[in-house]
Amino acid sequence: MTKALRKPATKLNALNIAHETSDRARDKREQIMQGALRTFLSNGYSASMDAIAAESGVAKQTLYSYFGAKEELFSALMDRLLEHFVDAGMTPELRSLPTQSFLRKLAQITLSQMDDWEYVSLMRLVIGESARFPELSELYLSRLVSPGIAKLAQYIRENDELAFGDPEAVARIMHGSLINFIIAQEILGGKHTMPMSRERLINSLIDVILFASQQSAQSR
Amino acid sequence: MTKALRKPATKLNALNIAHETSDRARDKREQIMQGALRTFLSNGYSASMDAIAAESGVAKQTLYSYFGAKEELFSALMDRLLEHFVDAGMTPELRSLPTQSFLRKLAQITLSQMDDWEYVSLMRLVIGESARFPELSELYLSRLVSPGIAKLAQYIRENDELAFGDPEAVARIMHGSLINFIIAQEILGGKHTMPMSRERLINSLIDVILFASQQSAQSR
DNA sequence: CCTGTGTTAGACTAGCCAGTATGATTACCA
DNA sequence: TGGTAATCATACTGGCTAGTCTAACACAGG
Repeated sequence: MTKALRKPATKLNALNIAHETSDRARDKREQIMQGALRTFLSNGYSASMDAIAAESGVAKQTLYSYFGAKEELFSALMDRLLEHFVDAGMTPELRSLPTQSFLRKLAQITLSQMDDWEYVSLMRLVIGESARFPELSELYLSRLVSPGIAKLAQYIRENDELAFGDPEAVARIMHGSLINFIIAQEILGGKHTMPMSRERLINSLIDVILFASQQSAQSR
Repeated sequence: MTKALRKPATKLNALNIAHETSDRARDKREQIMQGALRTFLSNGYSASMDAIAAESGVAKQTLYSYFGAKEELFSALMDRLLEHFVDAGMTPELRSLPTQSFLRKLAQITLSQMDDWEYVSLMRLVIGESARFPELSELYLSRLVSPGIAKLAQYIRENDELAFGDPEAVARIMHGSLINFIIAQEILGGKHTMPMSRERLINSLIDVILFASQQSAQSR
């Protein structure tokens, strides 16, 4: 991602020299990233640098003294944001719950991301810009999706109450149905036009998984 | 969608008068829509009218004589494209298959949309532009998603071999896990970074559903 | 052959955008 | 207090875009 500059730098910006990492510089940098984050998540990559400067409460030149180009700022931002969201769930205390409670809690945590405007906007951005920024999609998959599925698959594999021939695929089914619920309800506005409570989806998902597992176990 | 013009028309374009619906006019219109479709699906809504004119092999002025503004062209295009994709599956002959074959076939048809560049690009576009064009998302849900889920739910409800407390939610789980597979593998490039065959997903999905149903039936 | 309708290429306006330049103002540190 | 580096507001360059305009061209039917 970070190295994916499309255009060769035109000229050297005299002010674009590394700031000493003073407290002040760190604060400014943070201030810029906060504003840029809001602006990008609201308007997509097409957000203008003027708008970002205004939203950050900073002069445009200051933007360019911290980040040499728009794409550089965007990359740094996405890197950090993805880092921040890195796989919240699957804590040890969660793993120690009984199977059904574990699955319910995990599903609830996943769907609670619907309430996080930043997360929903990030998903929209990643999918929408996936043609222009394939590296961003890749980062998203490798940092968030892949580890999440892998951990769930491992849980399934190690849990005696869950017996499936292909834990990886079952993990994808569970994860996918939840993520798609977020996309449909929150991003595409389905919560208005085809509403359904989270609990209904979660209940059915747990029923399906637990029932299927018992059946699968019997047939061994 | 069609009425969602943001800016009041600036001035009347002298040439923008309804063409008589001659063969010639219909052909030109079709030619334009073909080119515009390719361009929008490749570059998103930010595709330029010059690019569309070039891709259509038509003068820019001709564009504006058939479609008064960019947004109008876009709307007409999306309307038609969604119409074209309207719920392919669930034919009578499909319904007459034994349950397992039906589910497998339905899943295969759904996932075969991964091979359709137009469909994949449309999904990316609908999600990516959902902030700018909420009417488009709404149209997408009401024309494609909602009917698909409703029909599947009804099938589940009417099929004696499938006993679920909440057919609607189960339909969403099935549909969602398939759609999200398309998004992850095809749009986000997961087929390269976290590959998995369609058959593996489909097999597990069918196992889960059928096993769960049997268990659910026993517990009644 | 002429006339009207549709189409064409290209120039043009007005506005937005990334990135640069400049000169004034501020905050910090010695 | 004086000097230096950061920040500020503002204006500019060059390029792109939606939409308009003009004048030339193609071709139909009378």
